[in-house]
Amino acid sequence: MPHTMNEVAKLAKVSPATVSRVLSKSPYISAKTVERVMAAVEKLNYHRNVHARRLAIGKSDLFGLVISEITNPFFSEIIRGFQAAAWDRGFDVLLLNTEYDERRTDAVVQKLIENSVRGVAIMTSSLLDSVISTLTEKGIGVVTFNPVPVDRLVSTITIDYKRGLTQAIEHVASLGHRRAAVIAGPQTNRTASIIKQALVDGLRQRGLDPDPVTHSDYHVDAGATAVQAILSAKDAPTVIFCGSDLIAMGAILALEEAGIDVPNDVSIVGIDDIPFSFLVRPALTTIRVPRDELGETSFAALDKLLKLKRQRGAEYVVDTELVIRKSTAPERKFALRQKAVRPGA
Amino acid sequence: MPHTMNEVAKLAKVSPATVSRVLSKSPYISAKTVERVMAAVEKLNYHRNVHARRLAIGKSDLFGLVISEITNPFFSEIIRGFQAAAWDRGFDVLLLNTEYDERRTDAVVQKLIENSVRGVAIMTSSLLDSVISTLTEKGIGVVTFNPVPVDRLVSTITIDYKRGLTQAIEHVASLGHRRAAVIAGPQTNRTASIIKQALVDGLRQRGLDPDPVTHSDYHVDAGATAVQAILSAKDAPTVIFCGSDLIAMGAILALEEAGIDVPNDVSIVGIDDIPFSFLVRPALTTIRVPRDELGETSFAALDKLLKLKRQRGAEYVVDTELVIRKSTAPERKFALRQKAVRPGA
DNA sequence: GCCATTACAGAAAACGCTTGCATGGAAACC
DNA sequence: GGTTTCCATGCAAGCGTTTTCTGTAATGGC
Repeated sequence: MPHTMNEVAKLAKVSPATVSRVLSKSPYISAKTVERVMAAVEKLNYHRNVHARRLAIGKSDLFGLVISEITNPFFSEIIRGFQAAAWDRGFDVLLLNTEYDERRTDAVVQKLIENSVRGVAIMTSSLLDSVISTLTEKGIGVVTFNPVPVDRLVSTITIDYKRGLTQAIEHVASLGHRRAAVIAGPQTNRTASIIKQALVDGLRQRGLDPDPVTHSDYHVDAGATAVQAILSAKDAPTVIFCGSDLIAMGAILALEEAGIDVPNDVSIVGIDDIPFSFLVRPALTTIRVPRDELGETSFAALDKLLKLKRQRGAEYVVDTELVIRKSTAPERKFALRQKAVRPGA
Repeated sequence: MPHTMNEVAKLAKVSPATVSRVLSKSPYISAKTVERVMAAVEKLNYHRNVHARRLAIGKSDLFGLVISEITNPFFSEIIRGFQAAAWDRGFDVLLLNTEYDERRTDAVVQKLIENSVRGVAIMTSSLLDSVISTLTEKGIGVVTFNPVPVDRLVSTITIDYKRGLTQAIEHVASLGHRRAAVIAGPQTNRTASIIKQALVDGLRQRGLDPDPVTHSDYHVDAGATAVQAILSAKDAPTVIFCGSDLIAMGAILALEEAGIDVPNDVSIVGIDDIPFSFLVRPALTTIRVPRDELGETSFAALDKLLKLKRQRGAEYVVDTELVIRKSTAPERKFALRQKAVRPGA
């Protein structure tokens, strides 16, 4: 149904080869020809068929972006940054989300290869390291959060939580807190483990007692559940570090529910600084990770990786920083008097 | 670099045609052959090249999804629903977001055509109606929010705000409110106008006075600005209807800033029921639009549209409903005493 | 005025896959 | 046993581009 290059060629009275050259702006074509061809293109409202194009070219103008959850605001800005960077350079992005579904991850890898993407940014830890080599073997560049060794065609981009974490610990320490609970992300998640460890070490080092240390999914209700567990033990901590803002929001919700005042009874600190963290009440004190930058850097990393002759990857680092809002306050002076927590609530 | 069907064929000692048949599960192939071919595929870790495939097939297994803003939570669930529906049926989705950028909208249409998508769901009003015919002319199915006439290859899916709006108006009326401000979405936005009109009419009909009626972008800070404008007039309304939850959140923020209590001084009602609307304080009373369903229905609509012989579109409707939370309360009994609003604040 | 460039355009061979047509053999019918 | 039917596979012609190679006309240096 759509027109083909041949028709354009016929209409412009040139060969298809010429049309192709005009359209790809190759040199050595006379102004007249360009004009004739363009007129024909306009007239027929012709658009090149990318499939044929990609087949002929041998590679696609596609980059993959793998995330785990489209509805998590953490990813949206990554997507935006990545997409913007890609579009700027004339590339398209194939967005793949696993939704934490095992079966999907296979499909995702398959799609990446089938589409002969040039490179892929894996922004989730829910993909095994083994897929990385599967991809690089096919000549596909990879940039990932995972702490894998930098290699041919693989770059890493690590979020340096150290700084933000240190600032946060310092912040709560200076508020007089002595004991801090931590609700890390899922146990299976690499990033979550790293953060947890850094947190525990950092707290100890600063003379705070990390207790209890638990895990939770990256969801609001999971955060709420985790807090309920913490509260059911007697002697609640005075501050809770949460592995993500979503968890923190769940925590605040559960605390509110239990009649516990945030931040006066218990302080909360989150991680990510998603756009909504300043909208909840109390506004969240959290560790900002620059997600737009993350997306852009990821793409830039891929771009560079593929341009290099030896294609040896590099290690990129983005920094984090504490942003103090209203969910942290000085350690409470009195024992916590909370509403009875009904087991079924 | 990657292997081709020919190599697989050679290894399995069959013709490429047979390999193709095995891979596309066409009937009439012996179990033995299937086995041999699959073994070869495994061994070479072979993946079909979609570009060649799409070229040969003549159509792609792609559906387009056009949105305006990836970071707006309103869209994330639409994306998820659409993508899930598409994947289930073995299709891929090409996600295009305009970011409200004029130049991008052209590129978007171009990409849709180039990729020979089978159908596209246009989930933004920022694309002109004219592009619809551009698309259908190429045989691409379209489903859109825009109130265009149903036609060959075009279905509409309209969000019926009526019900939710009526419930909301009834709700605030029963709380004793007499005058309601409305902050609608952008003036250029079709959906926004429709909602605004419905709101104004509905309020009048119920004996409420819609005043003032203003516009705002779909962003938190735009909502805040709009509220400041409303406040600067004397005699503030007792309830504000906002064109989206994001606007409502901005409104709450600005009100809080001005020392005005929500909901006791001023009630707020939003639209959308985005996932965060129950996290802000006070939790938002809002009109839920079922976004997951919207995504799924959009895809289903496209699928059906393309299967039909006559390809005549249909009109789908999804319903809305009020969800009452904490941002609405009875009309205030006393004059509003607000902190001075500094012009520059 | 001739040869070497250079600027431009066409012919045709890929690119990797699908599929209609053809074919050969096995099974089934009478 | 011969004819018909059905299953399984191969051949080869596309699908719509790009690109190499070749050819021709114009340009310029001598």
